[in-house]
Amino acid sequence: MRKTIIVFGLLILGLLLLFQFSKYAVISGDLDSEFTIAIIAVVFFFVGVYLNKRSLQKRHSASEDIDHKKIKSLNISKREYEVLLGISEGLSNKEIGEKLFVSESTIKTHVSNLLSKLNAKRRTQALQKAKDFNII
Amino acid sequence: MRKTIIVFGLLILGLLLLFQFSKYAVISGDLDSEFTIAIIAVVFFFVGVYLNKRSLQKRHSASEDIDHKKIKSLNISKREYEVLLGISEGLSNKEIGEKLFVSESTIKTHVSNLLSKLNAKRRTQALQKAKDFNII
DNA sequence: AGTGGTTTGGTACTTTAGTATGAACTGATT
DNA sequence: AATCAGTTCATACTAAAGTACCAAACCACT
Repeated sequence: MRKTIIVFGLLILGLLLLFQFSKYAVISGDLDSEFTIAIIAVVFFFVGVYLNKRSLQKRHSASEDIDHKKIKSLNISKREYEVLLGISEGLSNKEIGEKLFVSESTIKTHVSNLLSKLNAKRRTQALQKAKDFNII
Repeated sequence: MRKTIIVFGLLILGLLLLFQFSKYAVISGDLDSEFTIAIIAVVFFFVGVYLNKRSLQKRHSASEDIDHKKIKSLNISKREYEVLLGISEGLSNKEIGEKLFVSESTIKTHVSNLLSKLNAKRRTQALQKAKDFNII
């Protein structure tokens, strides 16, 4: 946030300076008007590109980031979420158990709880719903 | 493609006209230079935004579009691909069969072939690999 | 110290997924 | 006409997934 303000401040300052400079240059005849206009055009072109990229980046990350609030509202615990990630990696219950250093039985319990919390009948359906909810 | 060329042609034409107009306006004194510069700045700002949005859209769709060549190179048939989509929707073999009006046995055959073609051990792993390959 | 939520793990069971194999039919290609 | 790839389906089997239920241990909170 602070960074954004600083960047914008410098940007506005630079543009004001550019305006004043170009006005002076045209009036005093040091530069011809076409050249000045070209500089202005190029500068604003890149300003447009930059600002647009910024806003798109924000929108992009917002649509891809994990919705932690949704996870909480679904009452999915930390461990259950780790199991969900294991499922999304295509692991079997046994493999998830080995990864998390617990037994397959434990994973089965977590999976069963996950399915009921996500209102899914299968792990593949859980994946599909989890994607819809932006929690993976 | 034709659309793009027309748009760019009109854009360049418009900019050239703007240049000529602004030069005339400044020389003849009908407009002051600040106003002209402001117009140029605004126009190029939006040109920058527009072009950037275009290029990002292309890049975006390229990363999300389905890689049909990859599907072919993996020797995945039309029917097998339909089954893969069923899996990605979280359907069971039986449900996929009902959707495609064939028996569960047929779906099992397709799934088994899919798994070997994708070098996966489970349907969830097939999903993960299919995403990596950008084929779903 | 007791409560509630989480994590762990077990047994016993049902359901679904996946493999292996064989076979018949279709449509396009040569 | 013969071949090949794709689709269909079946049987019989093994493996994995999922359910239901129970129980112990843990941690944070009041």
